[in-house]
Amino acid sequence: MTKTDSSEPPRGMSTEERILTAAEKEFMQKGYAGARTTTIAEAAGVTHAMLHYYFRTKDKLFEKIIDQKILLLRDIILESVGVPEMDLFEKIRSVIRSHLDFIARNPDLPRFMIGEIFSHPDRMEMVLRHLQKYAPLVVTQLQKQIDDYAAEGRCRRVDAGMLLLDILSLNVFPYMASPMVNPLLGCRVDDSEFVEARKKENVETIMRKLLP
Amino acid sequence: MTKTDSSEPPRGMSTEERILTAAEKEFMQKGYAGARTTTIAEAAGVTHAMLHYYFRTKDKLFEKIIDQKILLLRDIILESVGVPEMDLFEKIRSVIRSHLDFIARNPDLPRFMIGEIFSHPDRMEMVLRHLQKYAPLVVTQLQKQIDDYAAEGRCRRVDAGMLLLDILSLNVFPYMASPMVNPLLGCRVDDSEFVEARKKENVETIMRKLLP
DNA sequence: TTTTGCACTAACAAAATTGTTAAACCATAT
DNA sequence: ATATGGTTTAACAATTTTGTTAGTGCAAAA
Repeated sequence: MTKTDSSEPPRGMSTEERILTAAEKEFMQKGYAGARTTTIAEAAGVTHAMLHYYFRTKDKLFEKIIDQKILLLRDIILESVGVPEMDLFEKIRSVIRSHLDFIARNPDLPRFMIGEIFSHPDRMEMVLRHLQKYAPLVVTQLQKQIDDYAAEGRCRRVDAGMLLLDILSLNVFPYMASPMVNPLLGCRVDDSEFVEARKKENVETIMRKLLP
Repeated sequence: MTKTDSSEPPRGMSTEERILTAAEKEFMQKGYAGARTTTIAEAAGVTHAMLHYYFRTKDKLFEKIIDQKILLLRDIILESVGVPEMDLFEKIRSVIRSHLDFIARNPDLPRFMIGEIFSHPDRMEMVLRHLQKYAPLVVTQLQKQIDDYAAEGRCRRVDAGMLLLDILSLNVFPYMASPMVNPLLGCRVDDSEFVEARKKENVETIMRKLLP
């Protein structure tokens, strides 16, 4: 076998990429304040001087990671807009499913973002700006469609913001709180079975709230 | 007016209490890694040597704060057990309401706990132990009552763990993610109006899920 | 009054963490 | 061959953060 330790620096990548990969892992797990540049360098298999050579400072390296994550956020928000002419119920089903898939693929993104925004709001202002740029679009568009359906008696007239908040909460929270949730449920939230079960559960919950 | 700056050390408290108060605020906001003992001492209006005089190390001081928070967690879990003979629907309504009040009174407790457990699981093991000690009781007891009601056709046979996870998610997430949620809803989640609106909303959501 | 013990201060020390620099290395172009 | 320029290393420096200590002040007990 090829000697592949779990704590081995990744292969087939440039030094810069390896530092970025290691930095992402460290920042995600421990946050900016808890992350150590030396630890990142070790995980990448380089001396910590290399980290400064490529990225100057811890701050600049951190910003590179944040930039990646902002793109993820933008994508998942825009994806949830969907095609405007799609049936409301079908759209909601699809949003819940794809959003939950996204969360399952990025289980520690929400906790990281929220933690950093609280502990260091000024450094995270661009994240908030992106949210404020794209999110209201989704809300107003959904509210309009809900009102249309409600006028025809096909659904209840619920508040779109609250409904989206419900979806977000039901999807995200189990992953943010997984160390506390796993013992509660007696199963691991990062199993693919849980993702599917939770999809069904949340679609059901939201649909029952929406139907007359 | 009495000269009362917002960044003034609290009055009418012993030095030890002032340090504890300042430490709680700092740890809650920035987490263990981001908190600075010097900043805590300044906020308490003492030299940082005093902090070490009373609490020896940053770790020991942190543990004191955690101990307080564990008591809070135990209380809120046990409170949610309620009286066994209470009507299922009434009990759920009451659990949602009192839990949401608790969260509104301790809006940054969940984010703090979860963040610390992720970034430093070993230091937080007592928290997890307390959860594993008290939580299963709540789940099995609720499941039994749900099954009883379902047998009489008074409610659907839903999974108690999932239902509790739903309640937890709907109640907690908006507060954990308040900096991102406030712009989305166009209102502040720490308004007392929001708490009441959210209570109504979540009771409705859960009841619709539970009813046949 | 003297002593004793606790609270406190200021200065210092130690450790951890981030950041810098001079020189070595190495591939490629001239 | 030699020069060039980006990469890497090892050692060092600066800063930040935590922890210590010797000594001062003060109030209550002996």
